[in-house]
Parts: sequence; structure tokens; C-alpha cells
Amino acid sequence: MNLVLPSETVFHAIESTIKAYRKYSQQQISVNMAGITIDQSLALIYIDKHPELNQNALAELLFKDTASLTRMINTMVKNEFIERAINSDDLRRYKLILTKKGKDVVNALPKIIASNRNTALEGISKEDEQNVKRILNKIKDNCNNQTL
Amino acid sequence: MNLVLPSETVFHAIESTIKAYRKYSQQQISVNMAGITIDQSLALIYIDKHPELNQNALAELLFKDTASLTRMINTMVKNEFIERAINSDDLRRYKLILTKKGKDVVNALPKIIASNRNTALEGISKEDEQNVKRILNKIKDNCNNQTL
DNA sequence: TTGTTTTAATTGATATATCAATTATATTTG
DNA sequence: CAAATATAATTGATATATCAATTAAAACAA
Repeated sequence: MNLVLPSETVFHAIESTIKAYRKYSQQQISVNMAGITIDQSLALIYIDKHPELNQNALAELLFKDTASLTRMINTMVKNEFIERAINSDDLRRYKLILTKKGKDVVNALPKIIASNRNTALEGISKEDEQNVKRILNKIKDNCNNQTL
Repeated sequence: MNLVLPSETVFHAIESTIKAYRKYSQQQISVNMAGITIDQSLALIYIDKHPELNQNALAELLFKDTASLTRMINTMVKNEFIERAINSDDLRRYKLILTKKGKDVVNALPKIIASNRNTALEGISKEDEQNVKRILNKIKDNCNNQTL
């Protein structure tokens, strides 16, 4: 069977694009704030806007499983971006609370992230953007519908 | 500053799509062949088709850095998919050689991969696919041109 | 109310990601 | 040629990914 090499496929294009965006974004974040990753940054944003989210929901937003998220949160607690607090409504959960340091990061992020997005999407029309979203969502649904 | 939540962006769509495709693909590979990952599978394909590639080139194709690739190759050698052999033309490199087991995997893969691609791209026109590639490459270039 | 099932999070083991530093070999330059 | 530089790969430290197993609490059922 004659297979088109993986590097020639749309899947390779998808992966290389997100890797390039993440690399660029991480770089921009690093020059402005030391000691924090993109994913930690995004976690802070979600926690700030939606403090009611539990770790499962947060994990899904960040494309991580709960095991990874637990360890990521450990790191963020250790680095003093957030704190775990008792949730007396449900003792299985924690409340995740931004520290002063965490809030400072959240306040500084929007400008950087908006700039990253603008740079990445320069010369791309809203229509193109919507088309990409639509087609990618179709691919995603095709895969998810097959996945057990 | 009022930031659109990351989960609403095209970047999130890109990431969720590739994750869904990888998850589905890994599942399909696992039911057919135990003990090998997608990335290891892709590595075998590249090694088979382009045995002259060094680890740097291979790492780039697989979106890994050379450190990760070294460890991945260690694992693949340990699991007997490949062997390292001396490259007398350049002693800094190795030749990566498929074992019998590795060749069996490479022979079994195309059918599985072709099926995965078909499933993922079902209902998507060639034109849509080309448009996605074009737009994603533009985004990628925008990022790479900014990255130091 | 007790036993069962579900849910939320953690932990263990192993692999991979990332960055910096290091080793070994090749290549280039004075 | 010898010294300096570049290249290919590895290693160390730490974080994250993944899967399976486990713990603790909550929700449900008999």
C-alpha cells in the first residue's frame, strides 16, 4: 500500500501550526514574565474568569488529563501563582485561588496574548478564520464520533 | 483589556482537532498493535522511507527536539523496533535500522493510517483541505517569522 | 441507614517535553 | 597541521503526558 508521507498531510500542517504558535507565544510570555508556561498562563486566565470550574473541566479546557493537571497545579502552587482552599460544599474538590503574584500575571497577559493572536493571524481574513474553524471542527467531530 | 477566552479562538480549535485525531489514531493503532505509540509508528515510517535522515531531521519531522528523540529512540531500541548501527562515514551519527518487528509494524501501518485519514476527512472536500493547509501555513509562517 | 455506585482528585510507573550543559567527532580557519 | 568553531547526539534536571490503580467523599438505592 502506497501511503502519502505523514509530513505531506493536513494533519502535519495542523500540528506544525499549533507548535509554531505555541513556541512564539511561549517566547513572548517568557520575555515579559519569567517562570511561567503558556498552559499555566491559560490556567490562570480560566481560574480567574471561571473560579467555579473543577479540575476536570479545567483539564478539558487545557487539553490535559486530570493527572497532568494535578501535577501542574502542584507546580503552580509551589511557584505561588495559586493556592488550594477547602471547598466546604464538596470536600472532594478544592477552590483554586489566585495569589497576588497570580493576579499580576493575569493582568499582564491580555496585552501579550492579544498581540500574539494579531501577529499570528496577520493577513488572514475573518472569513478564512471561520472556514478553518468550521473545517477543523468537522475533522474533530469525525474523530470524536469514532473514538470509544 | 477584554480578552476573548482562549477556548473561543481558532488556536483552541486547531489544538482540539489535532488532539482528537491523535487520540483516535492511537486507539486504532493500539487495537491492531500493542506497545507502540503514534509517534513511534511515524518514526518507523520515516526511517523506513528515508534511512539517510539523521536524528535532527527526524526530530523535526516528528515535532520533537533532539533530546526527546534520543530518548524515544532508546525506548524503541529497548522494545526492539529498531537498532542503532555505526555510521562509518560520520561517527557522530548512527544508522537506524528496522528490526524484523519494526518492519512488520511498518507493513501493517499504511492500511490503518489510510483508514484513519479517511475517517477524519470524511465529508471534507479537497478544496476545503487545501484551504485549511494554505491558511494554516500562513499562520505558521507568521509565527515562525517572529520567532527568534 | 447501610451498601453500592459515581465522582473528584491524587499517586505510581514510564515516556516524552524542554532547556541548558556536555561529549565526541567533523569541519573550518589561520 | 593546530586551534577554533560547528555539528550530532547524549545527559541532567524538572515538568508534563498517559494509563492504571487508589483514595476520599458524595450521591443513589435497597
